[in-house]
Amino acid sequence: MRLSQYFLPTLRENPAEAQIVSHRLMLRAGMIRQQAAGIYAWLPLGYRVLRNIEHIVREEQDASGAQEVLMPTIQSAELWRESGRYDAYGPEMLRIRDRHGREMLYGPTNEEVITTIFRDGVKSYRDLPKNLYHIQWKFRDEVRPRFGVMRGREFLMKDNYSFDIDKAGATRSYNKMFVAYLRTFARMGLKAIPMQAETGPIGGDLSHEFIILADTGESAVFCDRGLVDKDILGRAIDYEADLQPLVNEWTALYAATDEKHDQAKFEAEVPPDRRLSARGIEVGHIFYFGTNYSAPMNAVVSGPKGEPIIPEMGSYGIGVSRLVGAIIEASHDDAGIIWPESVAPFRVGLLNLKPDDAAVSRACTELYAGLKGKGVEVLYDDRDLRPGAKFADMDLIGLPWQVIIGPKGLAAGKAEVKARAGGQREEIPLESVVPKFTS
RNA sequence: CGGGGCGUAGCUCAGCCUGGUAGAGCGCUUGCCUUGGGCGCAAGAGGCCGUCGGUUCGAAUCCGGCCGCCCCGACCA
Repeated sequence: MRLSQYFLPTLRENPAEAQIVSHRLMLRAGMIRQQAAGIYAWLPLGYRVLRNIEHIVREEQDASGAQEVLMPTIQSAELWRESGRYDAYGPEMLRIRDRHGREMLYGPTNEEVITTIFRDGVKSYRDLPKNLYHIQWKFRDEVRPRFGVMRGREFLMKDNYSFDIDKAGATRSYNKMFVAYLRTFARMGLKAIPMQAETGPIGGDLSHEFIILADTGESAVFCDRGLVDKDILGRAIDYEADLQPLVNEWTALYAATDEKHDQAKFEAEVPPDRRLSARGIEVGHIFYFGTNYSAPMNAVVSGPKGEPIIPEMGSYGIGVSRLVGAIIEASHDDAGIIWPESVAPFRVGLLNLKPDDAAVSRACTELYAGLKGKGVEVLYDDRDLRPGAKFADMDLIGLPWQVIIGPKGLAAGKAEVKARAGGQREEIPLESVVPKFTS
């Protein structure tokens, strides 16, 4: 993409409305614009990141055996009366009426819908287990939206729902999601640590929040440093095998949010040099909740002897739009965003420092075509601006690599390649640029 | 929902106390200049001063209602 043609309204100053760094940077980098409190429009750059995140989530869900569906944003009140939650939910739920006066709502979550879909389509224990997910916009009318997309009222979320014949099966489904989540966040360049969460009325230990570490995180977290060093992407995962040992490996070490933190236990279990107290942002939550919805909504299957079985359910969420902000919180510097390659809107930023110079522009055009031809996503800054403005914009939007072409380097047949993370620069021959990003 | 603050140009803000018909910097447009970190000079464009009403000869400015946004707290993916 040529930057001269791209819709990238960057801001030089911090908008007064934005307080935290990810919100400021997303506005300044031209990723989003606020439409109302907690409601945002996604501009091209931001939307590319959102889709990249969505893509990783989808791949890992599919790999784990979950199947994608798409449920509506608008649901009927009747459905929620069936589960008993219509009156229980409170003013967070956006309630609306259609032209016939029927009570509708903009879905804050999807347990009811999925349960009816399951109920209508699955009649036998032989059809279990099932795990269905979707990635859809949700709305919760928060009293006080803030932090940009980190805590908006409208947000994009991946949520899925597992149905199993018994608790053991539900645990297997839970473990699959546990591992899929570890992989999902790791692929985004994040250190996500599973922490025991409140389990509500069901009890037990099958509920974890996935918290990523970021200095500006909203809650304090405490954990064993060993968790941060663990690597999931290097492991071969067989989702058909017993994942319990793997899950145990991650849950054996101490990890707690401030609500559940027990300082005495922390000190007893974790050696001093491994005690990590940091700040974190919740980006995912997995939850086993048994028959809370299947029972009241009469989602029953027949067992081997014809007896009714009420499936054991679990639900699993990832805040997709929140992740965009969360990644920035975890990865930025004074100059701007530093995208991990896996989610970056473009991989390479190509800077033409002197568009007036025919030789420089020719070299840039060739590199641009060469990179694009090899499938490298490249944003080519061909605008007629001073070099300083280009550097500033490029650092702000945080593409992982900058290829800088100016008259000086070009005279020596060199391009300068700068890594946005760390800022290391190297001069390489022009003809090495394309291979560098394709080999 | 309790407490606090703010709505003036695309962005950041001044002006408001002490009413007299609107300003700065950045951004934008044009020209010159410049070309490795938001350069310089010059000339421009751009605002029903959130909205409705009141007071007044006259309201961005004073008074009231409404709307919107932000911050702290409680709450939350």
